[in-house]
Amino acid sequence: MESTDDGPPDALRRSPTWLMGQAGIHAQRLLNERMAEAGAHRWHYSVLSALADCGPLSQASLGRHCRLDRSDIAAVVGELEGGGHLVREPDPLDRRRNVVTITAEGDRRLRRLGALAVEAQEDLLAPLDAGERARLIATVERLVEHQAARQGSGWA
Amino acid sequence: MESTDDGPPDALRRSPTWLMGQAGIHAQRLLNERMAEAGAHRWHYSVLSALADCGPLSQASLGRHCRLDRSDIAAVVGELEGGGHLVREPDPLDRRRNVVTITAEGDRRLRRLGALAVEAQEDLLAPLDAGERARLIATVERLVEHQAARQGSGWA
DNA sequence: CATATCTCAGAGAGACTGAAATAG
DNA sequence: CCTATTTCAGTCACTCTGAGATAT
Repeated sequence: MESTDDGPPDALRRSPTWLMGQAGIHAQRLLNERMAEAGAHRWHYSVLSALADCGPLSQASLGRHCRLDRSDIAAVVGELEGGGHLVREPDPLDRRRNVVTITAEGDRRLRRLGALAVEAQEDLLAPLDAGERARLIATVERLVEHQAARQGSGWA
Repeated sequence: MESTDDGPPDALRRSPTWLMGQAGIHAQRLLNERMAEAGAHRWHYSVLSALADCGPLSQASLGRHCRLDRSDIAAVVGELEGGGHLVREPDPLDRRRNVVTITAEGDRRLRRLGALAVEAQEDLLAPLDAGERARLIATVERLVEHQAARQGSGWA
């Protein structure tokens, strides 16, 4: 082992874009690891969350809510449908669309995944006290909203 | 266009892991977009930063500093060598290793990429004032350090 | 013999594109 | 005619693994 030297150089440790990128990688890894304990993926959690919060949605709208590609939404919805966590039926008002609706079993699934997400969040935020967590989340939420608005156009 | 409904559901907007993941995606995208203006990639910026901060390093050590895989380091170092931004020579003290050293041209390159990184960081942090930026960076730095320590073992 | 480094080929996961079918 | 939705096949960029050669 030749490594007592590790650790990122100051230029990176002080670079907000690099730091946020690293933090994002860890966040997604921790979330996926927890979801995997239930045989799921963070995508499934996103889709079920959106359905529970917003009620029945088309797949295209689901993709916009979760910031997932139409193509990947089709796959995730197919898997959740196979597990009985949602139903997918043609929209009588606009027959191009599928109306996707969460089921009672999907609600149970969401509660399970939500509990795992809380564990992931505990791992991620472990070094912070309650006030620091609240400030961090509020700040990052503003960053994400700002970027989402800046993209706005240019999305699938 | 059927979308005035967009925007992430509350369960995701309040999920720290989801938020940090999204912020990380934006951070990496913004950084890569800026680097692309100079025909570079964030990897090149990381490697040159590590060399400038730490002095000559082996490729393995470079990988640990930048959190890049040995395999990708080989490619990036090869590209930077091709551009004359660094030299790669066998280490006389341990002939398994390549000693990688930044050149004067590499220093100029790093200054150029550093300026672009500042622009990316300005885009990312645009909604925040100076105090918020400092608090965010200090907090995220603690998260990243904590995760790096937790991984510690288990790294390439 | 066990471990570390470098290199390359390729696998794997993830995000996205293009085109067709269907419908407004 | 043009745009939106769903679906599928396939591409692309990124990360990581495995194996071999070399050296400690």
